[in-house]
Amino acid sequence: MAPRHQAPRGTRDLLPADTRLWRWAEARALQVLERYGFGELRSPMFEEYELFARTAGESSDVVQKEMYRFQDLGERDLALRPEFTAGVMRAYLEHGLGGRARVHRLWSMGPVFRYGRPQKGRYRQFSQINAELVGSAAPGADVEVISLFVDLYEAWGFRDLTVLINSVGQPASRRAYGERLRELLAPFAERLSEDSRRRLEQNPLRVLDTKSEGDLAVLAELRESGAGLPRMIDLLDTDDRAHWDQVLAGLEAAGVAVEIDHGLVRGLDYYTRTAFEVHDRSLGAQSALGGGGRYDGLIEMLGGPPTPGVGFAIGLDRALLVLEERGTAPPLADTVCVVAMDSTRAAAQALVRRLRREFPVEADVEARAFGAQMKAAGKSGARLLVIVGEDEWKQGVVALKDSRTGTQQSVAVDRLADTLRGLLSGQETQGGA
RNA sequence: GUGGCUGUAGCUCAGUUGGCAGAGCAUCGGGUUGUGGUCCCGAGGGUCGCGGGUUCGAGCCCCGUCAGCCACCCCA
Repeated sequence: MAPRHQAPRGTRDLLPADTRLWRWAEARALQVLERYGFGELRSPMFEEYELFARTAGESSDVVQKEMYRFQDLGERDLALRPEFTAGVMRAYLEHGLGGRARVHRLWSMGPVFRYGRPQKGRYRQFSQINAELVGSAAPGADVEVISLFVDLYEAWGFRDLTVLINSVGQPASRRAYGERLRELLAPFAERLSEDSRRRLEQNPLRVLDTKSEGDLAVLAELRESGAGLPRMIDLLDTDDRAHWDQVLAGLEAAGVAVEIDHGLVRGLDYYTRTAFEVHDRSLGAQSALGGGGRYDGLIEMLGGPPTPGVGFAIGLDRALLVLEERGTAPPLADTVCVVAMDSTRAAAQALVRRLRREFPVEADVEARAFGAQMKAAGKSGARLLVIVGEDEWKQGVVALKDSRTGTQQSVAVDRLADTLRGLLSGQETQGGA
């Protein structure tokens, strides 16, 4: 066939077989978000390029090589959103939400875009669920958000997820920590991998995240040595340290299990204090399912009043990849298939339309032979078959057959809806709950 | 952005040293024009990802390109 066009690199189509699971997952997530009192904020899929460049940090990978940047016909410098937070905060300021209430709980869902080399679980257009709790610096806000984060995964059937958590402090203490690392690692530069030598220059904290055996050996050696290898939380100021302790205590009180990861670093510049992530091994190299943290300086960076915030992003594509591998599938509603004959086709059409006010009904549209319709009904998996036979129709009845048992009964046409209702009751709630 | 592997029917995949493009599943038709899923018979469906080169001859060899995948970078 060789189609003339194919979906652009890193994008994909979700067919009905896929979207069924997506809609289920989205519906479940929405319920959890509502229970936590979050309201939906929809912001544009593109914003001024400058908004993302400023908030993410000029040196971040997102800005340097992953942004879909373009000029529109009015020569505006724009970019498709690579994440939600910047746009949500822009909207927060633009509409003066800070003046209407002190704390806002906002969620968003939709596509985000990053230009990178695609592979499984990594797409150039992908979907995120984003949540932000804006206006509170209290440790309880962090606990609330992390708790929501975990509950969303649990609503999808994830169990025993390990949330990795760390504190990245304030930008100033982070810089100081970076300097310290740089000093300590400088003597070992020869032995570090090329990547880590580059990280040492650009973002020393990332060296701690290395996957190279050699690098890990160097780090272990350093840790054993007299100088030791300081941890980020050792360099936190008093307030940050107190916040960290209270977040951990709060999570324990709430029954949210976390694992401290001193090497955890988040990619964007605006993070402060709490940072957290969740991974799933089955995804291979693209194991990050979601992550978030606190960003107390962000709103000021955008020209607003000092406003603390904490939030996260969940990658839907990756989460659903895991669910698919596990064979998670929302139940299909039982359907009714109406089978007609040449002489009853017109009557059946009206019947089908009437039944569809209430039930999922399949019916042949190709005026196929009775036998072919029965065959199709069998393959479709319809639970109930309504057979509109010529003789029965004249008597005002149809044959109702249960495809599971093969048993068949005669039902008066004006009693059909009631009968179906009795047999199919409770179906509607199955898909969504 | 770096390195590597792979593209054959809707899907999963065979295809010999270069010699007429195949199977299973799926689809459609018939056996069965008033009772399906099983079974039997049959049919349709391919510019072998795309473009170029080598050759009497290319699915197979060479170059390019597009796409997917794997590992990095980074992240969701």
